[in-house]
Amino acid sequence: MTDSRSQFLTAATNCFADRGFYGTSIAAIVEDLPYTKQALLHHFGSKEKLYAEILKGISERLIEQFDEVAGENEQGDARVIEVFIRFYRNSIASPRESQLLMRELLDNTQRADKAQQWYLRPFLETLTELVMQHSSRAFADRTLALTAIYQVLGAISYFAISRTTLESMFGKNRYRQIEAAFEQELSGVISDRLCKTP
Amino acid sequence: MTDSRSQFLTAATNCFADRGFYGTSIAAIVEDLPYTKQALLHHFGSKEKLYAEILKGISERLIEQFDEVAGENEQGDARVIEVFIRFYRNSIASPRESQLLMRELLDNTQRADKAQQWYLRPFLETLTELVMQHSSRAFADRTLALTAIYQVLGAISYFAISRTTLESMFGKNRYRQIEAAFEQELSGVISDRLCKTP
DNA sequence: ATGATCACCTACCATGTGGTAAGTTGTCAA
DNA sequence: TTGACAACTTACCACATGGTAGGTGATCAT
Repeated sequence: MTDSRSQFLTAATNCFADRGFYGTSIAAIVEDLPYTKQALLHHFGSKEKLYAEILKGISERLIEQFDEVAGENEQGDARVIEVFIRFYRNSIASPRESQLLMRELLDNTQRADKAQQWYLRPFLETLTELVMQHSSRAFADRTLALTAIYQVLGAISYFAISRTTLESMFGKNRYRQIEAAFEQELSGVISDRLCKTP
Repeated sequence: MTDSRSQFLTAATNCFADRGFYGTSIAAIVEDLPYTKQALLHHFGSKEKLYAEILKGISERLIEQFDEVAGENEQGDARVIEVFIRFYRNSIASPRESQLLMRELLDNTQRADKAQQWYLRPFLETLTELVMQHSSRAFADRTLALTAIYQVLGAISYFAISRTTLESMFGKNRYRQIEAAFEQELSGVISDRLCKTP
């Protein structure tokens, strides 16, 4: 029933992540599916709307995950660390989504004038709230909290989209080491930036 | 003489940064130039080769900048900090190039099997060398140094491509504050990650 | 003067693009 | 039994795509 729909979504996510919105044709999306491109158009109306639906899904899952941690009612720095480490693990586990989000950030740049909202805005604001409330680092204001958060977000996202490149540079084994070391190092950044007053 | 050539390069850099390789047509590149697309093809042979030339240029300028710092023969942590802060300022000053590099990292993902080299590889290896030699943090091996470097590179690059989005989210004034605070915060990350043994 | 090369042009083309129009088939409530 | 709707299909289409072919005029060494 919704089976074909989710097939379209999965295939489209992969394509958009690999080649971006403009680089992906609807013909390419359905290439390995047992449907024609008109079937896709039937479900989603247009390529644009399909793309929007995918982004909305990712954005919702991010917030969801955030709420999960909130439910575990850890407090203080531990909660902050938990949220960011989860985001990291999720980013690594779903590289396609990370790629897509990064591409969206890039594409959003030029659509910004069209009063287009950024999909990650709610997530970013939720994070700021979290850090302001729970971190033991006394942030003077939200601006400062945001910059600290942005360092961590950047480190995570950049690494998440680099996997294939790093693997082909260093080989799978060495990449595994890098990935292991990275989480350690990331924990350092998180606790330095978000749990300590410098 | 080489005037038209550089016009093509500038226009193409902007287009590729804005919409990516696949999203940019050679017709779009020449749209505001007093030449036809065949003139472009005449100079660069193909869209692919034009793109390659742009990337090569950026890559060379990066290394160049690195050598500049080397010439000032600062030593130790000061030199490490100088290199990364310069990379940051350069990334902020040339957002188009930052966008292009990020897109290339994303696109490179799927060409990786084609034995395609990553444009940033030399830069990354130069950085690793620098940190291993000059940082006061005693890195056990290059893998560890690389992960630390990658945190910083990620923070910088992500922020550099976020400008328009952040500006439209928070307004120009608030963005200025964020940018000012960011460099401060970045210095913290650099010195924590690359100049201290945790 | 000539021939080569450069920088650029117009004309053209096969293929791919997102999307419309108009069916067909199956399901299922009234 | 009918009629509405969902889930597709084939047949199209206007336009954009990267690139080729084959020129023109200017420059310039021989």
